[in-house]
Amino acid sequence: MTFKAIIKNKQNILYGVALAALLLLLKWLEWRFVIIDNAFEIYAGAIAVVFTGLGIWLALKLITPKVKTVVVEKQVFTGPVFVLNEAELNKLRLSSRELEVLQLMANGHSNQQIAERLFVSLNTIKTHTSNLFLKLEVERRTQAIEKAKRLSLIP
Amino acid sequence: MTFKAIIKNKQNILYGVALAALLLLLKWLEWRFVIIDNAFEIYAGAIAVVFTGLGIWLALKLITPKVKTVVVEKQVFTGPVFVLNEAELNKLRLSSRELEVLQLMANGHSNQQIAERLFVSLNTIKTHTSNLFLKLEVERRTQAIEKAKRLSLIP
DNA sequence: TGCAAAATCACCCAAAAGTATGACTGAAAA
DNA sequence: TTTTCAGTCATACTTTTGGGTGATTTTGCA
Repeated sequence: MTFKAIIKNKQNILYGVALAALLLLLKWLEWRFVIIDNAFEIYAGAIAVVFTGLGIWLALKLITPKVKTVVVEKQVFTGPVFVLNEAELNKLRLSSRELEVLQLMANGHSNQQIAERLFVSLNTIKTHTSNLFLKLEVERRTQAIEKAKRLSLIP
Repeated sequence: MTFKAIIKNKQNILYGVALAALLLLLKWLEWRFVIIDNAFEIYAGAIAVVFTGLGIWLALKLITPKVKTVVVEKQVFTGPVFVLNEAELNKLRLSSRELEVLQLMANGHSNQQIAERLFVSLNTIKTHTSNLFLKLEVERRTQAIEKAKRLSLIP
């Protein structure tokens, strides 16, 4: 039995000590009053009272509390951390270039501006957007943006 | 409470019983060797044990159970709640009709569709969008949507 | 090394979006 | 009462977008 175990049984050891103390008290009382012979009944009564008290005290001390679990719902606002929905991205078979165009589109750029930024011709961007609309099953860039956001393809 | 609590305190009660048994053994030994002379002590010991038991029993029977309340926080992840940025809305002096058009625009509707939904002519919607772009200082609906979302004018 | 997918570009046409300007009404404010 | 303003609508015009088709070049991968 290590120190830990001693600590664990601290309570029980305490009860033992308490009982021992009471017994000593009993002995002492015996010594003091045994002389008076007919004090026996009083003595017995005192023992009864004291030990009843001890029993009650013991019981109260030893009852393990009933655990009542209260679940409190705590609202946690998910931060605006964007996680790209790669599953959907693969399902729709969007190419990287198309996704790039989609992002710029969502940022409010015109096809011409996107073309300039990506150093390609306007017609190329038009092709990309057309394919994008086909894959996303929409017919306007605003719809594409709305759907892409909904599917977490863009922030 | 009774039986359950007893089971719960099995260990402690066992300690008590063991102690009592030891006492009895002690008394018995005493009795065996000192015979009737010390009959009183046996009697006192018996009283002590019995009344201790009585006390325990009383306490277990009559005391209302201790309840320990454990509060567990449960994290509930809620999507970000949209709060319209009325300050910005007033600052930009957007009319209610314009905001309405803006919302439908952000949902991917064409001007024609917005006109039909609001029971007005296409030209009216064009006027609204034009004013909207002036007030938002943009020149495309995609930019308007982007800016409006950024300013929390629309979800 | 060769093929499929991706990326690039062109052209045409139609639809939608956007610009500019002006006008009318009704309600509310000055 | 006059002014202001939101809301409505129209016409005319330009720009952008989107659909359809076809073609060439790159490129990643088996």
